Amino acid sequence: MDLFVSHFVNKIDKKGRVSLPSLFRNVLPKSSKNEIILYKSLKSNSIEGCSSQRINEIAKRINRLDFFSEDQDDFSTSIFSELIPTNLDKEGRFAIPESLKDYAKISSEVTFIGQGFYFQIWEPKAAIDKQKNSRNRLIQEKKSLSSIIIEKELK
Amino acid sequence: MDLFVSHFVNKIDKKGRVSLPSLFRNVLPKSSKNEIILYKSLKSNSIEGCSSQRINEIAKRINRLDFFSEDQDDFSTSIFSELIPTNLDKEGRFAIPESLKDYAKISSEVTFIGQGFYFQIWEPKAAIDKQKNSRNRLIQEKKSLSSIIIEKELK
DNA sequence: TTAATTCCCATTGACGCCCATATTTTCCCA
DNA sequence: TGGGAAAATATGGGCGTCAATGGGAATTAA
Repeated sequence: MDLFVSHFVNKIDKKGRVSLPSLFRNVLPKSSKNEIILYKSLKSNSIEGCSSQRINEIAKRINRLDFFSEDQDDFSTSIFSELIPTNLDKEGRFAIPESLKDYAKISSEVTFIGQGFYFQIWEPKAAIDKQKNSRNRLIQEKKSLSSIIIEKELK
Repeated sequence: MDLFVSHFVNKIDKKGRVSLPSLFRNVLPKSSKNEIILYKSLKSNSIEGCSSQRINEIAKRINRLDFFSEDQDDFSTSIFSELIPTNLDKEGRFAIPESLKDYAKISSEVTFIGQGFYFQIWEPKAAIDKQKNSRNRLIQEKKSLSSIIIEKELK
């Protein structure tokens, strides 16, 4: 599996370290196995993370936007300036920066949530709510969404 | 046969392992012969499973949704965070995670039910009911369903 | 020097690997 | 075609390895 999937609850130790779940470590490209990029989610009070490779890909897409537009400028400022490159230690742990902890109201434990091409870090109770709500919504709307899942099988 | 078909009842041993039926193992792609993805069914109190390949295909389609939308976020949470990648041992067995066992009210035995592109895992008694009900419904509604089947093939 | 960061080693529990057995299925041959 | 040997499957259980976590010592930064 080469996507960030599943979810895990891990502890933050006295030194402020957390293990990135083993499954998530395996998703990182071999070239940058011990670097992740963290940033505040634009969608919720959570932290998002991904490989530096993914950031490079996004950068390319942004670069295609009109070079002289202010939109492009705002866009790249808001994205790039907020990224926090972070290293894993030999055991696969990292320290969550204080500013991000505050943003996500994290104290002693975190829940890692796989989102496919990236992952999120939540305060555990908030994570449970988020998952419940998302699942309920999916069950409600599954008919309209099922085309996304089934499409290819009909071919 | 490269689809999950037929049904089987297998035991869970003291360590919590079950054999994936041999016929189902043969459906898995050679590239990921000993990995299956498990998740709670959205339709019933059962577990569903499929190959990681199938998940990758779905992931690509989800990724096409609007990048910053909360829809996309909820959708990928409900799908990706609920997936549980699981490895088969050399004998073709795997452990059913506790959370999924609880969800499907499974204790010492399970019934595997082929569903074509995926399969389901049921508590054996519930599986019998499910099969009965499904069959009765199909007989009732076969006319309306046959039109669905024929229609799609014409596309 | 103090604080923060990284390395290294230790512990514990879970999981994968290996080997064993029994029952079933497949296949071959007389 | 019936019987029996060989291969496959489901199941049991011992044991080593790895992931998550803790904490001391070394290293770097400010």
